[in-house]
Amino acid sequence: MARTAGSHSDITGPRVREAALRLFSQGGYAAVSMRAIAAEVGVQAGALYNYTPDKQSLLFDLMESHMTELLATVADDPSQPADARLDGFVGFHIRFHHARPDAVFIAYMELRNLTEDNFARVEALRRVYEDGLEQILRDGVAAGVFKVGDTKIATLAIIAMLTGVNTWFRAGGRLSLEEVTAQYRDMVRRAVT
Amino acid sequence: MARTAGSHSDITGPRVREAALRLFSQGGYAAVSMRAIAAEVGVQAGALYNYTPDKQSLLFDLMESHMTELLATVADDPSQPADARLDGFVGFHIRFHHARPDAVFIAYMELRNLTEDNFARVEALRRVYEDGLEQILRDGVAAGVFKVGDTKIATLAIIAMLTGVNTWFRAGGRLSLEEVTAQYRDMVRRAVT
DNA sequence: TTACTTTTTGAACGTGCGTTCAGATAAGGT
DNA sequence: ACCTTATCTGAACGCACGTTCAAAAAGTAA
Repeated sequence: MARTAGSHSDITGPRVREAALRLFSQGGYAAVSMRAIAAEVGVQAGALYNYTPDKQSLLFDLMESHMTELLATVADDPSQPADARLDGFVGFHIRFHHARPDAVFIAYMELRNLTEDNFARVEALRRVYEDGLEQILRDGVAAGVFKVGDTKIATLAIIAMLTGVNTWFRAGGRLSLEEVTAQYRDMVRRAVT
Repeated sequence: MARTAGSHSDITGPRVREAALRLFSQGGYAAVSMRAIAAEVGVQAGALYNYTPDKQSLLFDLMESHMTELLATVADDPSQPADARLDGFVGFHIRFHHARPDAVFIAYMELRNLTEDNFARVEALRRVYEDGLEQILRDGVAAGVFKVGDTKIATLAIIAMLTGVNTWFRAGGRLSLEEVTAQYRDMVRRAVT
């Protein structure tokens, strides 16, 4: 079967998601109307309902696929030394988040606009990501390479610090992303060593 | 003159601000109606307009007074050694922000709901706060106590890290605020030393 | 009690919201 | 050329929004 008749679905569908991503990130979920998303796509509001059951699902899908992609992309090799793994994590986090500013912004700002169930699912994915970093810290502590009071606190502190890059870094500024990443690697390493 | 007749203004006024603070922080500026704020105060929506010209001003006033109070409270003694000043900053930031979770949340999440002018004014106040920390770092570098690639980056990294505490710390949990603060002091110190 | 002011009510205004759906349109498949 | 199905339009639904304002109520001063 696959593709049948009269179908722009595989063109419009992604465009709806892209428009929603951009507009939610710019104006906030509550302030963006379905009509505004439709206008961005070049379609009437009713047509959106071929692609999402409702506005809430649109938001949740954007968040969930962001988190899923994050987890699918992060790579960690536990056989490597912990300090190298930590360096890798810092570089990955900054690079991955820098490439998706809208999705990152939404994932942090629109949590409260999720229903209870949807919130729990996104939070669970976030926790998995955090656990990945915490494991690196734990292994480093066990190996005597790191010295950390509480690995959970250190995990949250590092992630907050790294994600903050997105709020101010702009390509073409005073420093390149590589330079910025190098300094963060340095600060993170020293903070836990 | 001062107080004259028929006045609950000095009772209702603060209550409007408190209700707006709590509701904006819980539901987001765009999602909270003037009627919801009025209901929280126990008054009809029209009465709010005795206390604010419009909803936007209500948001801006909350943010501006939060930032103003922040700047009025932060204390730094440049005659002290830089490492002690940095410790002081960390403790102050965590304590001050922990005491005002709603205002902090709004100040970070609702920036995009400010008009252009109001945004610029809040941003200017934030920059003053950042500059305070950066000066400590600069002085420490000049004194040879700190070693930092770029003091502006370190400033933003530290503030992001510290503000992150508000997103997860709850009194009565596994660790006390003092224990958490101690670890952050440690990590911050090591990150710049 | 009367006179005066401040504060609040309650209704109204125009507008835009999320969502639904019958009918029109356009794109294969045969 | 015809049929079938996917897609989209355009109007409608009930509801809630921010804000305004005349009239009512409540408080103080004399």
